[in-house]
Amino acid sequence: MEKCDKKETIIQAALELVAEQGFHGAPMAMIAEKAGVGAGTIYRYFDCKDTLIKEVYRIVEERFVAALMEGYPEKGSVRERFLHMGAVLVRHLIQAPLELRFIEQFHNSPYGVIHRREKLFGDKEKDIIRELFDEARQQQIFKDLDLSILFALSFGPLVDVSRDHILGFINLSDQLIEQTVGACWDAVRR
Amino acid sequence: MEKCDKKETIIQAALELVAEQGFHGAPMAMIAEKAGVGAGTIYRYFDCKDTLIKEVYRIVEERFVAALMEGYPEKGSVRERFLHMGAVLVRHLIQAPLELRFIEQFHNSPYGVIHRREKLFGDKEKDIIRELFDEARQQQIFKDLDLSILFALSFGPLVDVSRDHILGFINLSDQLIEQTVGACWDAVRR
DNA sequence: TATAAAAGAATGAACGTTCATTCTGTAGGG
DNA sequence: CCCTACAGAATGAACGTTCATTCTTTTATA
Repeated sequence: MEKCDKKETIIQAALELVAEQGFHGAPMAMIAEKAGVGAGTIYRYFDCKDTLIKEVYRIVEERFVAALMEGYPEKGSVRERFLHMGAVLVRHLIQAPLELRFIEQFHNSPYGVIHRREKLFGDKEKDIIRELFDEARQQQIFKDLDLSILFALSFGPLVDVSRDHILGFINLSDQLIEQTVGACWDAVRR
Repeated sequence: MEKCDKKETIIQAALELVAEQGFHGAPMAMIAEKAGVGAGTIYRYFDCKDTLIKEVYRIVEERFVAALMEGYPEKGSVRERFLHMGAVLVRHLIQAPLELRFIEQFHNSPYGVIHRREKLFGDKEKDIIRELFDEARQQQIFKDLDLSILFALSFGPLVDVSRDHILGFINLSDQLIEQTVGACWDAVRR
C-alpha cells in the first residue's frame, strides 16, 4: 500500500467509526483495526488523535463545500440560486450519510466547542451563502430578519430531513426534496 | 440536607456539568464535587451513571412537555395553536438553556442512540403536536408533506434559533420570536 | 547490510465503581 | 440528664478497566 493510501485508509476508518458509533465507539485501536494497520502506525501519520479527527473534519468540510459549489448558478435569480443550493445540500447529505453523521458528532464533542471558538464563520461556502442572503434581503425578497435566523429557517429543516432520510424515517425522492426546499423558500421570502 | 434534596442536588449538578461541558467534562467525581457530596454517595441514590443520566433526561423531558402544554389553546384555530406552540417552545428553550444543551448532548451520545431505539415516538407532547399537524393537513391548511418533514420545517429552525440565542449569536426579543414562528408557519402552510 | 516502516505489547492516565471506614443522629439504660 | 450502643448515611482511597500514546521488536526496502 502506498504511503498516501494508508493515510487515506486511516482517515476513512476514523470517519466511518465516528459517524456510525460516535467518539465513544471509535478508540484508536479500533480505528487501526478497521484500517488494517497497527495502532502505532497511525502515529506515523498523525501526531495525536486530535490531529487525526480535525483532519477528518477538514476533509469532510472540504468535500461539503465543493459539493455545494458544484453547478452553482452564479448568474441566476435569487430564487434559482436558493433552490439550487438547498437541493444540492440535501442531495449531498443523503448521498454521503457518514459525513453528516460525522459532522454532527464532531460539533457535539469537545472538538466542536473548540472549533466554534476558533472559527466563528469565515468559510468560502458561508461567504457565498451570506452574499446570496444579503442580496435577497436588500432587494426585499427575504424577510427582514437576522442572517442567523434566515440560515436557521433555510438550512435547519434541510439538515433535519436529511438526517431523517438517513435514519430511515422518510424516503426523500427528488420531487420531495424540491418541495421541501420550496417550503424553506416560503419561510424566508416576504 | 434532606434525603430528597441531596438527590435533587446531584441531578442538578449532573445536568449543569453535562450541559456546559458535555459528557467528557462530567465524570462522576466532578458531579460529586459540584453537588458537594462524596463520590460514593451518588451510588446510594443511583445504581450507576447510566441510571443517573437517564433520570436527568426524564426530568428534563418532563419539564419540557409541561412547559409546552401550559396555556395550550385547545379550542383555538390551527394557526393559533401552531403559533402558540412555537412561541412557547422557543421561550422555554431560551429560558432553560441548560436543558436544551443537555438534551442535545444526550441525543448525540450512546444514551441517545439507545433511547431512540427504545422509544421511537410516543410522547404525550408529540401526540398533541401530531394531532394538530394531522388536522392541519386534512383541512388542506398545511402542505401535503410527510409529518417528519412538517416537523422539521416547524421545529428545526426554532431549536436552531434558540441555540443561537443561548450561545449569544443573536438576541431574541418576543417580537423576533413571533416573527420567526410566523416564518415557520409560512413554511408549512399551503 | 543499513535504514525506514509497521506492528502490537507495554505504559500510564483517567474513569466508573466498590467497600472498609468514619460520621451523625437516635434509642435505651442508668 | 448523660452516656453508651447502634444503624444507616456518607466518605474517599483503592481497584479494575479502558484508552491514547510510547517503546521495542519485527518486517520490508534500498
